[in-house]
Amino acid sequence: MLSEERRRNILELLQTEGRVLVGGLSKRFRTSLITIRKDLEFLHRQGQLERTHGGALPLRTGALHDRSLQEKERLHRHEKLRIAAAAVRMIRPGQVIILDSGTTTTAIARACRQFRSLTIITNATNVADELSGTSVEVILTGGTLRKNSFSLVGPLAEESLRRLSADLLFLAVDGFDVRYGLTTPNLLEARVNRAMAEAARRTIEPFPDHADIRGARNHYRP
Amino acid sequence: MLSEERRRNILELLQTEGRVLVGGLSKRFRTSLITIRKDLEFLHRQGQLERTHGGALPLRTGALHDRSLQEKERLHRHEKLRIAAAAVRMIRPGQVIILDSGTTTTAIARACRQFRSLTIITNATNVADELSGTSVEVILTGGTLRKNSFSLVGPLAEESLRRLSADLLFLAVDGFDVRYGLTTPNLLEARVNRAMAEAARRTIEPFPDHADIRGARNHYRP
DNA sequence: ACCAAGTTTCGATTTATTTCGAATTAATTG
DNA sequence: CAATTAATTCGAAATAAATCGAAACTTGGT
Repeated sequence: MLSEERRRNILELLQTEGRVLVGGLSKRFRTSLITIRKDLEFLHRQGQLERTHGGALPLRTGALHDRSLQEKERLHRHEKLRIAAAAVRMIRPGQVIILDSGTTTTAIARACRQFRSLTIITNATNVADELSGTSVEVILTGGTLRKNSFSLVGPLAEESLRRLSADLLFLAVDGFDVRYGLTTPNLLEARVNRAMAEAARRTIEPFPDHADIRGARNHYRP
Repeated sequence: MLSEERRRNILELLQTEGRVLVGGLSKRFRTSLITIRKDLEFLHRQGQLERTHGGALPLRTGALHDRSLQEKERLHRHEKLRIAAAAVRMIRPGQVIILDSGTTTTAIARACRQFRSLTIITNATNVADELSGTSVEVILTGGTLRKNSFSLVGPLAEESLRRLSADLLFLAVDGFDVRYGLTTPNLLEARVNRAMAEAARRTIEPFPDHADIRGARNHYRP
């Protein structure tokens, strides 16, 4: 493994896991603690992470590194990766894909970075961020940014989807938060999802096994 | 095998494999390590890959980690903060503001986080990120995400702006990059800016002193 | 076909970088 | 303060890179 490669991987891990440990990295990359520490020191001097005793943390900037979201990212991580891999296999170069917002679709987006010719339409700003810098063409629907979320909803989002069309839609709603129940944001999100379904020739719902799909289906599924 | 041919192959391999090793390339192309190193050095000088010890990696993608952008952020930082403070003084609670994309408007957005009642319309995803988690209402225009940038452009962006109206527009174009000149993205961006100006009752152009406003005004200013 | 100028490739040597272990020093926790 | 854990330092070994002169190959002209 190249040292630069390892450093990039460390940064990526830091982004997805929220933190890294010297010991953990050492085991993962089959290298010594000293080498890992050198890497962390290097990345710290580059201003790419914050060094701590025993590991490192991401720079605390912006909502992208929000704690609760990172925890959600970790949840069922393996399953999401499995779904993402399956999703990628369904995609052909040159196609136009719609991704809704959520941690599962974020994983799908991450897996799509490799594509050379692909257009992704989404209402999730974090999905757009994941794909920035790749050769994937990203179209963001407009809309109102939901609080504590990265999704765009509202009339603007729905109307922009009416002007677009796509081959595939991945709709991976994680299920609803039972504590909050059926709130207005859910409704708005559901309307956007319906607009997405109308814009796509084919809809795929790769539900994680854990998702509470009953309530979702009964009320809002497009 | 021609050297140029080999170099193209190296780049292609790099894209598909994610990395290349000097030793591996040497075996694959039946040529010496020295020759491969020359190739990698050449391609590195062309800015086509990132050289590392023992091999090479693709250029670090992801606009978030883009070096040049971070440097741009730091550039004229003090002045931008001054502009941001001045901008905030012009804003009254409850108003609707439009911010275009750029480092100066990002600074303005950051300074707006304190507002309790404010709506900000923008075509810059990083501005949206800055304001997520605040009580500011954020409306993102739709559009195509520009490469190596955070701005949304294209018909979708323009149309969504036609459906909106605002009290103030802060248009803080940093000036054009003389190296690239008048490119299509500039044009698209200029069209969005014009749509913004039409949606706003009043336009404010807090140009940093260093901005090259002549070329901008002559060609594209709305 | 032939030659000469220029480029590409190469091997051997020197130089630099990376990685690591062991010992020392510093920090954290109870 | 003592025990534990992490960080730093130093030197050594392995690996990769740069240098340089020579050989092989292209190219363009006669």
